[in-house]
Amino acid sequence: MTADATGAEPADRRPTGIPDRPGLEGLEASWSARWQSAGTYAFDRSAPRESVYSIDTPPPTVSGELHIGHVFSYTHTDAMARFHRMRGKAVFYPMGWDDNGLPTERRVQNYFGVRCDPGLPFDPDFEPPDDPPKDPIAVSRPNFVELCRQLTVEDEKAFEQLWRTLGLSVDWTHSYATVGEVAQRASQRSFLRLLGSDHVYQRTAPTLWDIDFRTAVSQAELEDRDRPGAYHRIAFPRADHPGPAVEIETTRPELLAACVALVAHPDDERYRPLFDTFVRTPLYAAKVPVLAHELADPEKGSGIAMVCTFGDTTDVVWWRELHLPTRTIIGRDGRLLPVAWGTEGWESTAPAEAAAHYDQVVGKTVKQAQTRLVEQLAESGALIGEPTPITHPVKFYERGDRPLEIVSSRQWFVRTLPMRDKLLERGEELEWYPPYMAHRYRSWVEGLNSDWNISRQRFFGVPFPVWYPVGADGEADFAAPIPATEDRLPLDPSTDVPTGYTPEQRGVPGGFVGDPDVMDTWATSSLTPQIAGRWEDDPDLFGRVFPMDLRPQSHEIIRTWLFSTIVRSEIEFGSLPWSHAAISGWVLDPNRKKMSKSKGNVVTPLPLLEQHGADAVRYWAANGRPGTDTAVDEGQMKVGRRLAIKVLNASRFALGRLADETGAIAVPGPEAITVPLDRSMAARLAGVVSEATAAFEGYDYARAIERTETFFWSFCDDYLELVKTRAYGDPAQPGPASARAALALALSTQLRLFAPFLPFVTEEVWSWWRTGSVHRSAWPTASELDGPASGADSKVLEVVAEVLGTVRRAKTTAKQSMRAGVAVLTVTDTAERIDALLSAVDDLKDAGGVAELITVIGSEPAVDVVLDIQD
RNA sequence: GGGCGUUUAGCUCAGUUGGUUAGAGCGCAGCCUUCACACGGCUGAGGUCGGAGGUUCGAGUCCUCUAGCGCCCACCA
Repeated sequence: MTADATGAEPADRRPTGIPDRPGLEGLEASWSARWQSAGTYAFDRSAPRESVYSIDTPPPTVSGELHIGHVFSYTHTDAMARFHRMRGKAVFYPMGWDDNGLPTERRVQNYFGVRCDPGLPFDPDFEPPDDPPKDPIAVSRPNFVELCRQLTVEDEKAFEQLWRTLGLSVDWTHSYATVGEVAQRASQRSFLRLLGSDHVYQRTAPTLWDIDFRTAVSQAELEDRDRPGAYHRIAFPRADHPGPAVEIETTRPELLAACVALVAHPDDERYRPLFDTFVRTPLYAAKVPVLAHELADPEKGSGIAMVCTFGDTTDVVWWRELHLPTRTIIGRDGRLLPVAWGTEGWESTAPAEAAAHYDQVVGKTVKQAQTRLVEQLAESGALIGEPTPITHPVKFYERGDRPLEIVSSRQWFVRTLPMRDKLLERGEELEWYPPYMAHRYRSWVEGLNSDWNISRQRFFGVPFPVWYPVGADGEADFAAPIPATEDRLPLDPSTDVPTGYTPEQRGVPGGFVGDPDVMDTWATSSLTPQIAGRWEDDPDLFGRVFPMDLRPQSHEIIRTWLFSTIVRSEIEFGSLPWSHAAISGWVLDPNRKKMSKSKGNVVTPLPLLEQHGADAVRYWAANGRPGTDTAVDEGQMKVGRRLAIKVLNASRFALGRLADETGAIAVPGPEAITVPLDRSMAARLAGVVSEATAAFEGYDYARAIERTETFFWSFCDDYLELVKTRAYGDPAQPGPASARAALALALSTQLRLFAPFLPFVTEEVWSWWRTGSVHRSAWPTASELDGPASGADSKVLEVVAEVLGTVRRAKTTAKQSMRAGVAVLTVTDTAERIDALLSAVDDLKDAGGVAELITVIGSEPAVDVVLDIQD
């Protein structure tokens, strides 16, 4: 047999023989340790690209709780990795940890009682106190980052342990962390190249801003949430022309002081006469123009809108396209800023009055300000009628608790908008599983409305490797960044010094300052193929694994991770980063609700693994179809456990037929399989192999396990029962020899078919009678079964199993034991089926306890069972 | 507003290009414990496939319309 040829295993992996009482307990610990020491899953980096199957493993966020959803989707990937490995590929299956970003920051702040002040210098002697102090200690960015690393190391250990228990066939020598040196170097190198090729630019512009995290966020991190609000109808008196006041409707009256214009649709007859005239804001008496713009919707509200800087993204469009001035009143903390009414930019015909009104809201939060504003408007008579309550979508940062504001800030952007058509092409080129997931990518790319903002005003992340010269006036010149050279990466500009400067020149006139921001977490995660493949650090490795074969991930991060990875690969290499994307569904709680921390319905995997065993949990996961949301179902895990136990027992039973008096197991060759029933079984098994293989090739692991499992149960129920007597016969005789050879072939084949799903139990059984690891054995092929299967009548097993089933039914109906004898069994059927039956007559008689079989050729199939009742 | 998915036995789901009496597991009921498996085995009762119409010799499986559920996208003052 060639199955073991690829298994380079140490000498201690010889067959162990059949244990007396096989069980599942302890398999995870013992086999994961042996796989580790034997290097069973080591990537063969001498393999040429065409022999490699490379996987861009999703790096899980390690600062979060372990989640059953991880187990679910990683099991899918692992099954596919194991399939390709058994098919002879050198599988590149690395593991990454996403320890970058806000979740880690928050945890570190609370855990150690620190806060990051990027203005401070690095303190090499800093040690966090044992008990976190009430007032957070300010630490430098490098110190803060060090604490983040310290904590994430612990989380990563817990994850690695979970993955080993689950049996992931990862090569642990290829691990990375998104804040690790390799990832930082790749991120910074890529950034410098984007800067050099003009794919990134820096701009001060209105930016979506989270007032709690105090950072900009990108379009990809937005989500709409329905929130209660109200339309407030407000009258703006006309300024230079007589006529009735203009009434607008707004949900954000608190932004009145930031109003810079009113805008209506150019074709709106109601407002056309007002265009290019002026009105005055209530309370503040600021003169603002009435303008025309096509984005104004005549159907909405009163058909004329108040433009503020900035209430929403439409305001930004109007502000830009109508060249409006900026009146900023919302600070980065979400509170109203002080304003000097009557000075330039804050002109008012009644500045004292304006200031008196505004003084009552300055410093308040947006919400508080709105309450007071509405009172003031009502008192002044500008509020028309009562506010009309509505529910409307409001933009939130996906991790945030309060609505986003729009503030002007300096940010780095990747030019994604000009790439849109190319990105759509790449989306077409990528093979999606399931295919309909491509729609999500397409609608996202088509809906892009801004370049990708990659800078965040946070600390724990990859810093931008640039500095800015400080002029004689002490101001940094952001227009003239000083990029680092690639040979110095990774570096932190808040502590490292640009070439040609001295540390003393930091922040002084004529000196320099470092860029204070860090990269968006996706700016690093978008490089996972480059990071895992050691782009530029190890060109030989990179050339063997990139572009990768598979990106497995879940559907909610198509617009972030999948999209951004394609962007980076397109810019850097002009190609897709991988050829296939397998999108997994979500795990829902047992009541089919989405799991979330706030609902408290998150299921943790460890107790499930301990209770049911890894193979059982994997069985549940493997039955979740690609892309389909699947509920946690302990019932399915119990079924999986039963299956694993059945594999142990059926194997023990079959192998017992192959053992001699000393317990040594002889494995007869397939050429001995000559009996029609055995050949029939082989033919059906060949069909299962073909189906499972085709399913795996189409990334449909679930179909592969389903077909294998169905065959296995009928193999146990029918075939094993039918041959167990014959297999005990004299091995020198053709009948027993055929049965034994067929059992060996069937067992070997089925163990290999199950191996990607049930790695522990299949390896355990394999070790009883085979050399090497089942996971390094060759995936079964239909041609292996050709000898016995070709020309076989596949009806034999089918007809015999049917008749045996009828016999069982008769016994059950008569409330007899399955061991009860059958005096006469009469089978009426077509000549063809009777022939098939007769070819296995002795096995049928043995399995059914049948004394006499009478066959009748007829048109109406019937089975008549006369039980041999013994008193 | 645009788009995608889904709706099959009490529950969770399969049903691949349309083809004979619609499948599985769980749950339920009954039977069977020396001789692989009680962390078991066997057997059985349960659906006419969300609704309406259409194409076809024939539709759960294709087309049209429609309803519920879930999700994605969108410049909703």
